Amino acid sequence: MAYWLMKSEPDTFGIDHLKKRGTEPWSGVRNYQARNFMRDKMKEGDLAFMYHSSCENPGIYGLMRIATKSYPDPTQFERKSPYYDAGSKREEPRWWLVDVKYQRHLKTPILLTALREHQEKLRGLRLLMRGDRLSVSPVSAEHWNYILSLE
DNA sequence: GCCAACGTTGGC
DNA sequence: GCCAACGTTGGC
Repeated sequence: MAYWLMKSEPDTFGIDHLKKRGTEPWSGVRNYQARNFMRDKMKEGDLAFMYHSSCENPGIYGLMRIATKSYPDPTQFERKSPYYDAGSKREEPRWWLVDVKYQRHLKTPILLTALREHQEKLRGLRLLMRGDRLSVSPVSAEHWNYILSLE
């Protein structure tokens, strides 16, 4: 089983929204590297941190389970969607996603500032690497367990 | 294939 | 709102 970190803006869709919805397609990823992780590497049953970005206290707020295999992101074909991509063909979809299922809120959020205090133990965690803005990134089992131990 | 211009992300 | 860092686009 693999572990992941997925970023979302809580004003748009955060862990509270996911709790209400139960399961939700992770739509709107329009970065090739992030897409490749979802399309090629994610497996049903994998676990992911939900990370809140672009907000007052960026950090990890909850846990999710990958609920499906990857499939084409339907929003790329919806003309009125902000994620519409005129260049993507149905026979050869450009953007892929998975469904995520709510697991739980963290007892207390693990903020970015707290993660930074553990740079040594978290060496290689993409979230902490300079300039890395990937919205979907892998987390090693060691990093996953260490981060959860900070809860 | 180079690279300047532009757009986006995301912390602060 | 600013801006650093990175990705994408498109002219040449």
